[in-house]
Amino acid sequence: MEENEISLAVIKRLPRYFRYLEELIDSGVERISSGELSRRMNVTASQIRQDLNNFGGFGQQGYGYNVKYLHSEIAKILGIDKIHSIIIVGAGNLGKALANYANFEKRGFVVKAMFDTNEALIGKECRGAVIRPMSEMEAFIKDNNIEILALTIPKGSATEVVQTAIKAGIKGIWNFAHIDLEVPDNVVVENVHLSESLMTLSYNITRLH
Amino acid sequence: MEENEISLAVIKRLPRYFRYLEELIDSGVERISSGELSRRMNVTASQIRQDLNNFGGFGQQGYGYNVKYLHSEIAKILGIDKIHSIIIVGAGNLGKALANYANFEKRGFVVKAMFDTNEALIGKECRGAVIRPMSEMEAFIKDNNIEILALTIPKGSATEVVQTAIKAGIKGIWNFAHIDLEVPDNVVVENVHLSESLMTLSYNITRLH
DNA sequence: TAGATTGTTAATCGATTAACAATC
DNA sequence: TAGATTGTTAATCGATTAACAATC
Repeated sequence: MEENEISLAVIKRLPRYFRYLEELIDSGVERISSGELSRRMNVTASQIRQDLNNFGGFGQQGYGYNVKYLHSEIAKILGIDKIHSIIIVGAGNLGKALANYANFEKRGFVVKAMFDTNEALIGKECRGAVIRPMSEMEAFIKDNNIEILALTIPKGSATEVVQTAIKAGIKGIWNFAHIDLEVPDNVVVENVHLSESLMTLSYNITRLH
Repeated sequence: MEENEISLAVIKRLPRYFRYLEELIDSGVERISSGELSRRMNVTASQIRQDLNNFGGFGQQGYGYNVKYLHSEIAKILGIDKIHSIIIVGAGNLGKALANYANFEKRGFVVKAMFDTNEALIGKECRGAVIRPMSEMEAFIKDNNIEILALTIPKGSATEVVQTAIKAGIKGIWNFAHIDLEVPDNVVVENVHLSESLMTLSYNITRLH
């Protein structure tokens, strides 16, 4: 609700804190200081305290942070204390991989349906999510209050699908297509450009060797 | 070869320049100024010129940049003017999606084999890459001069696989496992943490709505 | 030559780190 | 109370933007 004053750099670090806190919970650690966490995560203690204090004071002087409490607070900040409904557009290999990704459901991301243009795939199921024809997408988003669209189709048809989804009220797009999507201010795009990631790896290998 | 003085921020932007230049080539544009490119890409012209000048002067005063030349120079910088051999460890949905990803081959990334612990998968093929037992991985890396290991297995077994691959001389790891890998200085890790990406999306949706 | 646009230096802005008073 | 550690302000560092001289 409040204006977005918190930098992207901070937000991108939150999931990593979350992951480490989860591991701490699993290994039975009850409290942790920013100093100890900084050693484990290879970041400065200062950064951890600064990052967390963007959202409030979750620690206690002389004690540190309660692991379970901090974990649940970060979950709230990230919005993963709530259920999010997803549709996957593109039932190719990547779309199927996402649909079958058990971990997402654990985090409250539920795949409600998949969509594809390939007639041969219509009606098949992927971990409980039925593959439907593209023509049904717009109504499905409206009727089922879908928040997130995972886009795993080639860039050629991406723009049109996105326009339709926006009209239907989608809130966020998880974009795997190799294209920069143009969306209005009230729609969020998170890009996963795999080929760009691989190029970065290639660069680093090349420089180092 | 030279010391790594160029910031990660710059490097992460190179593939995006590359993508835009490719589109310009496809649409027959021969030259472009930093100003025009900045309008298309939604970044400042200053940043484009600063970024490129980290690697040399590719432009010409009063003219701008030759699109094809700049494209090929960035390819060289990224190291994608050379062939890179990859193995994929983990022949699950995500591993298969990567193997079937035609675009990679276009960029010179060739999948030489896949590896999995599941006996039932051994011997099957995925776009020309045979699925082999994990026990053969170490020798395969050595014998075939494999540079890159794409890691798509659960985090539990990731550390052991990575140790073995490093022993065999792997240069880079494209890591899809939810774990921070510890590697020596001469090995590069590029992380793709899908669940963290999805959490960032969740955060942004939550803040905006 | 005049106009355009780069390469590069200087100025600004933002993010990270250091320091320490507050306080459990 | 003494020790530990946070929350927060100040200092530093790095990245982005602006400006402009060089030059095609």
